[in-house]
Amino acid sequence: MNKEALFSIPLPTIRRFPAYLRLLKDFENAGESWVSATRLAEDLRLKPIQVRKDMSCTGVEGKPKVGFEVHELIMAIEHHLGWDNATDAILIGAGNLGNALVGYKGFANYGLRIVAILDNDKKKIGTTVYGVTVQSMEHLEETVVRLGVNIAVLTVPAEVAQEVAEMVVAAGIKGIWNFVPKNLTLPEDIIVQRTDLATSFAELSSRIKKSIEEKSRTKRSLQN
Amino acid sequence: MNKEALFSIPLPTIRRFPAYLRLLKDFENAGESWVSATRLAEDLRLKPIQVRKDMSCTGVEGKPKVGFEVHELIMAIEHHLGWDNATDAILIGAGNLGNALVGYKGFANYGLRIVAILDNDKKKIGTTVYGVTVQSMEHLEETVVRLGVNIAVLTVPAEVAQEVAEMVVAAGIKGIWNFVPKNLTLPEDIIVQRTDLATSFAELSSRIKKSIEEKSRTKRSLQN
DNA sequence: TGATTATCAATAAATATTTATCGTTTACTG
DNA sequence: CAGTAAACGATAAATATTTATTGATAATCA
Repeated sequence: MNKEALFSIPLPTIRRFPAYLRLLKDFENAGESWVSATRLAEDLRLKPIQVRKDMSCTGVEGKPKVGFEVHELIMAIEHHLGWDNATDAILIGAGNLGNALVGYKGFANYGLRIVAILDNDKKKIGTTVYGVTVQSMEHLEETVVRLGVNIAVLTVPAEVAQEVAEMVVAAGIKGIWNFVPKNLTLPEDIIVQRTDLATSFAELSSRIKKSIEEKSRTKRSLQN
Repeated sequence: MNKEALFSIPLPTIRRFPAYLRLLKDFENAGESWVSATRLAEDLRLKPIQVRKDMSCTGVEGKPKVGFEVHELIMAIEHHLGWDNATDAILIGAGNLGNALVGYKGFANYGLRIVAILDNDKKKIGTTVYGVTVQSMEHLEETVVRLGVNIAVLTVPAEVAQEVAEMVVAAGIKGIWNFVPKNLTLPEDIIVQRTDLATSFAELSSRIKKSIEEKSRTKRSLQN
């Protein structure tokens, strides 16, 4: 049995993987072949111990005094994320956000490729978004089967999200990256990943609010 | 002293606030004035106990048998996030993602308003994005001061992110919502919130990978 | 009006995650 | 070629977060 299945990597660690990956690739491009956890931690504003813990999840072993081999880490992290083979996906909903996502070059780094765009707006069907032609939703199932796609990116209006989600599942999709701020009710075995801008903005807002409150508290206590 | 400053709300709770808020507003629009934690949990696929814990952080008290008053919860959550007053922000970088964000209607729900767009691409300067005119970066400081803005949304290319970040800080910005996949090194008192699509996609990827592995494991054990 | 039930609040237990400690290893320096 | 310092790995402690338990309360219904 291979070691990777023996324990499951903590979610926070997985969420930090992309940041590590990007930084490691920067190092690789700069010609550095070894990097220490200390160095990674510095650049990412994390603690060295945490980076070491995270790296240990990849199975890569470091060397005292010099750290880890950059390329080895890159390979290991990409492997753990399944980013070593390109993943094809379809995108449903050629609106604002949908178009921006298709044009987002960063996806290439994660091995994600949008191979088809679907929409039910007749004005959009037939137009081209960054080289990909928008198709009618009627072609959904046929497209999924023909391209052998497992993942759908959902960027439709909230009102139709549930309905569209059920359609893509019926067409054979196994994983949905849901950008619509709406919870989907789908069969257990369908993997739904929700990305919500509001989550991140809530964090920012609360930090700003706290900082303002602290400032006014300090001011007040100075006045006493 | 008011109760809210006595303890700090856990980050995971804050990150769940927007989802609660959206759902609560749905209930409000549907004319429901009371909702139970059980009900919220069901819709969001959380456990009732967790919802109750989260709600207790807002300071709102529930009533046995009926739950919480919808409007009261909405007000409390919005207050805790500072979403009860509209927050103005400028956006730097009128690229793909930048434009999509400006057009994203959802921001209105969080009280976020993009009041100015800046870019240094001469082709973009003077054009209008969803009613907001793109200005030259030369107007940065003047704009920040004139509009009294504290927050900047950063959607510039990675190569210039650090440089631009330093510029906006120099112009007086206190909080940065960074969509660029690059860590910024800025003074301690500047609040930087990074939003990274890759983080979410990493989560999805790893879940899909795990599910595939489980399936193949099951298959194998069935063959034995 | 009293029994029943859904729900809340408070407290405690369990789990997950981060951080610290300590001993060991390896490159580098004089 | 020994001493030193940087960094690793394993283990343990601390902290944060989630989940369970228990008792109390208020609406509902017989």
